[in-house]
Amino acid sequence: MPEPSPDLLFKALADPSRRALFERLCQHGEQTVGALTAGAGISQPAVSKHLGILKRAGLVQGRGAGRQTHYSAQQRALAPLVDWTGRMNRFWEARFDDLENLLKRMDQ
Amino acid sequence: MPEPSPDLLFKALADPSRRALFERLCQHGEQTVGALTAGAGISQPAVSKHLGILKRAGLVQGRGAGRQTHYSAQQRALAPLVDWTGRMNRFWEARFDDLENLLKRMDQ
DNA sequence: GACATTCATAACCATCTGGTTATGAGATAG
DNA sequence: CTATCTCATAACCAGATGGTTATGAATGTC
Repeated sequence: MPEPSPDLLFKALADPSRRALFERLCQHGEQTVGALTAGAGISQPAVSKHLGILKRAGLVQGRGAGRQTHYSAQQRALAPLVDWTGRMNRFWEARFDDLENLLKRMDQ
Repeated sequence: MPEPSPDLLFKALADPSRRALFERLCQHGEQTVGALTAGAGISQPAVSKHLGILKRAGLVQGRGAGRQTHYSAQQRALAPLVDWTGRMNRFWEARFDDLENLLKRMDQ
């Protein structure tokens, strides 16, 4: 399974219902579709569709057990997001350093 | 200026064109709308609309100067995103600790 | 075997979204 | 003053998105 594109990640997390599902799985661990539907405020098919999207983004994993499917969070999948924010900050710091150097040079 | 909701943040970053604009501003600092449009592959009005959305999410700031507007990144706005990922990971670690504790207790 | 439960998929629909072109307001140049 | 340049906004459109109900496949229960 190749690392899913960051675009899928951002898109998956852009929807509040999906974030709520993911948060819940992060907090309370493995849950069946039924359990997730109970607290979601949307229909079971909607939940299934959201779980499908989270899965394609690598954020979630499904384990079939009898007639129910247990889903769990895969927080490793958040790594690209952390990398990205880190990269943005490093860009900024780099520019800040440049400014600092410039000022130092101007000081002389 | 109240901290914009995390939902606006996620939504703003969900679009590749907007991420590209933000990344560019992070890397190369302040840019005019014209300069941004040049490398964006979309029309100027599209760029303006995206900048508007980034602005409402707090990710970007516009400085009017004559007939052009200079935009710059506000990477502080990424803080809620970092917080969120951190929170998800802490949830996970907490559950991991619980499991560890359980195993320890079972050992006795 | 007959029935019930759990989930995924299909079909559908209203709304949102990301793009376009057209236009206009404000600033600068001649 | 007129013409030009830069950007924002309006109006519009095709396609994506998030929800719904209906259905069916697989599993478990009696």
